[in-house]
Amino acid sequence: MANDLPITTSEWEVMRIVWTLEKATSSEIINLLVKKRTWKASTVKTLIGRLVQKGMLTATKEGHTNTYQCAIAERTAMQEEATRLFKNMCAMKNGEVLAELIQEIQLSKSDIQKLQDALTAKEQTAPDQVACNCIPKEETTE
Amino acid sequence: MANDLPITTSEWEVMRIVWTLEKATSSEIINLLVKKRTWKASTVKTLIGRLVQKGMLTATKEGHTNTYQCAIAERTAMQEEATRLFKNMCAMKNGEVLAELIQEIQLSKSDIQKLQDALTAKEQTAPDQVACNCIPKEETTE
DNA sequence: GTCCTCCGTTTACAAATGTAATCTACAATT
DNA sequence: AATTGTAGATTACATTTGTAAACGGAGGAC
Repeated sequence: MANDLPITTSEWEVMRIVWTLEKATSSEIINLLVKKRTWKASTVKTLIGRLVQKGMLTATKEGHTNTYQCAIAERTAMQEEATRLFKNMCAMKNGEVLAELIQEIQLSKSDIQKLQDALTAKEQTAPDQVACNCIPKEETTE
Repeated sequence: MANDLPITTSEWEVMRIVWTLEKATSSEIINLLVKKRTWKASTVKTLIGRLVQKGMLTATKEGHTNTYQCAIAERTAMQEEATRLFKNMCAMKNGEVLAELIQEIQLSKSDIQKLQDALTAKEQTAPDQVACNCIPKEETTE
C-alpha cells in the first residue's frame, strides 16, 4: 500500500484518469491523455510503468493486456497532498491562504455546509493566535 | 518578478527562512538550516544560488557579503501553491478535502471568522453539485 | 605583510523526472 | 500461415533536483 507517494505532476494526471475510470487499459489512458496533453503514447506508457513500480497502480493481466487499477483511493491521495502542502507552509498564514482559496475554487452548497460545521466545531478550541513555525529552534543570531 | 516559480521542496525551506527574516546573509540561512536539516553548508549555498537564478531571491552585495531578500511575498507564493494544488485535483472532491484539512491544521479564532465569512458569501451563488473534471473532453470509449 | 577564514562561485555527480523511440511478443486480419 | 497492428518492456537521453566538494578572492587575525 503505497504510503509516502513521491508522485510527480505528470504521474498525477495518469492517476486521475484511472481513479475516475476505476479500471482502465493502457489504450484508454493513452487516448485520453494524448489529447489532453501533447504527450506521445510512449510517454504515457512510461508514466504508467513508473506508477506500477511505485505501487500506485496495480496491473492485472487479462490475456495479453493489462487492466490497471489504483492502489490508493483518490480521496486519500488528495488529502495527503493537501495536508503535506499546508504543513510545509507558514502555520501563521495558513488561515488567510485557506480563506482566499475558498474563494477561488468551486464548492457546492453541501460542501459549504460541511465546511461551516467543521469550523464551528473547531472554533471552541481555537487559539487567539497561531505561532509562526518558519524558523527552526534556535533564534536568529544564535 | 518570478511568476511561475518551479520551486522545489528544498528551496522552499530556504525561502521560508528568508521570508521570516526579511533579509538574511548566507551564514544566517546556513546556520539555521544546517541544524534543522542534515545539510552541509555547501548544500544550502547551492540552494541559495539556484533561488537567485530563479529570481526568487535577490542578492545585494554589501561589501564582500550578500544580503538576500525575497522577490516574491510569502503570502503570494503560498496562495499560488495552494491554488495550483487544488486546481490539479478533482474539483468534485475539493470540498471534502478542504473540510478535513480544516480539522488538521491550526487555525486561530480570527482565521475561523474569516473563513466563515468567506463561506457565507460564497453560499449565495454556490451550485448544488460541482462537476468532476478528471476526464479530458471526449468520453471514455470514444 | 602573511595566513587563515569566510563567502560566493564553479564544478561534480547520482537520482528523479519529462519525454520518447525501439524492440518483442501476442492477437487480430486476410 | 504470413502480415500487421498493438501492448508491454527495455533503452535512451536531456533536464532538474538533491547533495556536496573544490576553488578563488576579500577581510580579519597576528
